[in-house]
Amino acid sequence: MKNALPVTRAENFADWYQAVVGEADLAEESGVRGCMIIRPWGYGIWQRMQELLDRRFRETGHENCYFPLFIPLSFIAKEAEHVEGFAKEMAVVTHHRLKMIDGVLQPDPDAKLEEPLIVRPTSETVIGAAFQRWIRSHRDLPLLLNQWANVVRWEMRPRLFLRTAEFLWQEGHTAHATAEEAREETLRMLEIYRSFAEDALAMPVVAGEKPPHERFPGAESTYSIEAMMQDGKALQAGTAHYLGTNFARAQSIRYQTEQGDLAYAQTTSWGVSTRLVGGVVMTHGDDDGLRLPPIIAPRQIILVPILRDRPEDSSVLEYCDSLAAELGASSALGEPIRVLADRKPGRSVEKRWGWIKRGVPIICEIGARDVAAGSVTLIRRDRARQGEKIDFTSLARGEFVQRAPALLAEVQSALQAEARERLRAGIRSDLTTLAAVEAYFNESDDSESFRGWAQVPWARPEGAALDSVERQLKALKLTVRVAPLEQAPLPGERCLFTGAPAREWILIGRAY
RNA sequence: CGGGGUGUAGCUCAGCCUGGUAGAGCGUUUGGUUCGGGACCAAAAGGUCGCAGGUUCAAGUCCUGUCACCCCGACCA
Repeated sequence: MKNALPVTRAENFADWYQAVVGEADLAEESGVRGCMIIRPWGYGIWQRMQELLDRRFRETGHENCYFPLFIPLSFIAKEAEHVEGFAKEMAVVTHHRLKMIDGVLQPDPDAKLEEPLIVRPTSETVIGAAFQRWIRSHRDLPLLLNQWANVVRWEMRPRLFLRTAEFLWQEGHTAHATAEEAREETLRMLEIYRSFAEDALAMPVVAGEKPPHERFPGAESTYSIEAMMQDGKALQAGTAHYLGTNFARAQSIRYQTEQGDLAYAQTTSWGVSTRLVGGVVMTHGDDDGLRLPPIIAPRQIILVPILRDRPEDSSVLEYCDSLAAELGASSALGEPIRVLADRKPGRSVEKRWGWIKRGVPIICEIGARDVAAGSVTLIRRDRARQGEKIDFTSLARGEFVQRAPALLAEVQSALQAEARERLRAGIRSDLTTLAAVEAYFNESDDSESFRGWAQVPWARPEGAALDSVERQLKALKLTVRVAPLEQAPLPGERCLFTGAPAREWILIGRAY
């Protein structure tokens, strides 16, 4: 079978991932370590995510704003755990001018900054400084902000979308009067991420809380949504942190209560990033490239005219244009259909494979025969092949226009169902001993074979006991993903690691 | 940041060990034949061999440094 990609998922999942990112025109290397060029198709997907999330943030009372890229070093230094967590991966600006010295353009020694600036790895500290000025009274609370921005973390091992030195994200920052309110906010945003991932990205996730050693630096509680990729590895797809008063204390974010006392504000932060694009690739991609859920596809339907340098070409193009206009006037999944007649020069077969690789949900080929018969020939990307051959369907034009919204909805739910089944089947709850866990994750040396997650009983060890668990997990290249919010019954189980009475179920697995 | 690998035409790569005229396939352009399920023939264009030094009569090839990417660790959205 000839696939559209040079490598299959089964052969080498990592190479396959890179092939999809490249062949689907999502992104490419920039020549700057860890920094990627996001191409229009990849950026279009991110913009769809932005539109949909932004709407949900505003519906829940948040306002957008923008804070600076540079943060004075002294700001970062305020929260001890925060510094420790991020110190190793920060880009630092030390000069404000270049100078030609001995024929080499370099930072001007006379232009050294009094105080170095760091490029934000996240904005808790700058936003906190503003909160300190803006929050005086209980009447100023809650303060619900979000910003869409780029951040920089000097990662050691970058991978396009999954771990880049610079990435795009949104970071929500809120301040509240009470811990209860702040915790509610944290879980509210986590639920927005969970439902967004599941409904819009068709990427089902498990929402839960991270164990202490996996917390965001400076957080009281860290929650995340975890998605299962097609190789069984976990991808942390979004996080929400309850910060307690840790940042408020470090930055003096205080307000006067109704009773007139001074109290520290309770803060939260939460974010998702362009990593989600990588998650969509690894959730839905197949050996012919990307498959996009219609809700986030920049184009949901592509019309490829089949032109033959003959007089009837013009009628084919007219047919495509009028069909595109007709489709664009109707709605699917609650929004106008995004359709494009691909009029660019080039061979139609090449165009078709290009759109298959880019993952467009419905690809139509319109030739003279369709024009004559008043029909449309289409490929549903979620099931593009029947056996080795492309699965073409022919519909009367009117029927196609009428059914297009339902078809798009079907593609969305088919991708979701497929991913949901993989997540369900990929979680083992029958590995009840450490030996069984070891056997499962170490079986054979074939690192490419699928290994999902294990759900195991957990006693919430701390201190030395937790350190010991970490070592055991690390030896198996495992990490604790989350303790799911939705817990199965736990009748008298003992912690898989410590043997102490279990307090909850956790998921462990390999991760990106 | 440690260990290993790679960097040569738009793309995928050969050539490097053993220094001596810059190569192939795909793509592109042109002409022709085909042509509704990844066509064929012919011709042409296309490269400061990642970058900077060094050794040499001569460097893609050997040496040193550096940048980027890939794999394995440590780190992480």
